[in-house]
Amino acid sequence: MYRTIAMKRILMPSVKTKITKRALIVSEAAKLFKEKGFGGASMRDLAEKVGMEAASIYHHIRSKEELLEEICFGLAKTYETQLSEIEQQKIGYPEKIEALIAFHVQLIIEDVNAVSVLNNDWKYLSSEKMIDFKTMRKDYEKRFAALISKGIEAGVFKNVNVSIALFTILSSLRWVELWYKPTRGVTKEDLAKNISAILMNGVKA
Amino acid sequence: MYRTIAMKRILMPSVKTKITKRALIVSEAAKLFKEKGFGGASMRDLAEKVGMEAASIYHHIRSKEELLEEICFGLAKTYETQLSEIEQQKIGYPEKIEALIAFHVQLIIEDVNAVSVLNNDWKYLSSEKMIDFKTMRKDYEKRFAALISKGIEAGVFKNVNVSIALFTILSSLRWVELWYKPTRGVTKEDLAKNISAILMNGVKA
DNA sequence: AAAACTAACTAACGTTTGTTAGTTTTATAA
DNA sequence: TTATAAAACTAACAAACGTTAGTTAGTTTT
Repeated sequence: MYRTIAMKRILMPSVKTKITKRALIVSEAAKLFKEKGFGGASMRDLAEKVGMEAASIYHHIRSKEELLEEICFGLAKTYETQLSEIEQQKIGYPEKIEALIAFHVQLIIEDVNAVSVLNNDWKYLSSEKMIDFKTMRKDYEKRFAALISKGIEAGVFKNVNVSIALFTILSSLRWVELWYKPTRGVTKEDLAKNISAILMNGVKA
Repeated sequence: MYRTIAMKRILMPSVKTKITKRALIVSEAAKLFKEKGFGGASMRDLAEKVGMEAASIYHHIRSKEELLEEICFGLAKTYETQLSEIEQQKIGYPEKIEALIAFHVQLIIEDVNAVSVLNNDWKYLSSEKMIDFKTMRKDYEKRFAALISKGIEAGVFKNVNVSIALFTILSSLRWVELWYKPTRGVTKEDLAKNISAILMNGVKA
């Protein structure tokens, strides 16, 4: 007991350093993958960004693909967690959709690199991991769609085609990633509000 | 004079063959780029698809990038032409937007490979060509935005944020490419109509 | 003080990449 | 049938790729 704690205290610094370095590598990898795509980003590029040789990176990670997996599945987990929470909240369906829209926008602004990788580079996952990824995504979409369906049944949404509505909403959100620049002078709250307004009420006068 | 015509007639068949083969290469390249991305698709992959050796492809094209350019700029031209026509039509602004939506949907269904390459692989263009591409795209977006702005001024659209409305519409359309499958049992007309309905009137009851 | 561990390095591996050069086959015209 | 041009081939290139091996210096544990 006593010994365990003591060991932890002593080991802390080196362990902490390792974790930090690894996190730096993952973070820079996300930035690089976003810029050049998974295939276009080389380990030597990445090495330069983190200030070491390409081979040295393998002291911290197992493979290039492990980086991709960590980015994709880490973020997927975040999406799932937040969806679960919103599902449980006792608010109306329009408010649930609006909350999801706000969450998506916030996530993009907070971690645009990871979101970009999740959106664009998941197809470079190994076929095993890709199956897992697609399963998670399909699950997410189904639960999102269910919120729309229930809203229609409850009479708070028009009788739209659920699939098309779902993909219209998700698509609109996906591309905040490409479009958003802090310099544009739009806060994330404004952005979420405007997107919600268009999707909820349309553009027609 | 006489000689020129004679030569043309004689050369025709072989020229035609060349054009056809080249078109096949470009078409298969689009399919391959969509599947694996520009970086992930090798010339040897492409060669196999068109039934020849990789080196032989260079009898028909100058470089791999030339394929990318042909796909991107060819389609960009199509978009521009159609936008020009719709701009000139004497219909209301909502109808113009709806016409553009229908056009985007149709183009995706007709030539999903090229649209996918245009959407995802333009960033692998050489920096020179990329500038041209971005200029064309910006021009397209500006003219699309102008239709929304004028609609607002005319009082047929709500006073929405034009940029956000524009990117919401374009985003929704971009992802038809990823989503649409003929097997889903939705005609392109239905699809365009449903998307238009949501963007024009929203989902809220 | 010895042993073990950490984190970096250099060098090199075997592949794959886009592309070029030179040669052979195929198709067409005279 | 023969000359010619087109379209394919084989072989090879240099560069870049992800990754492994072996080593070194510095730190921590025994």
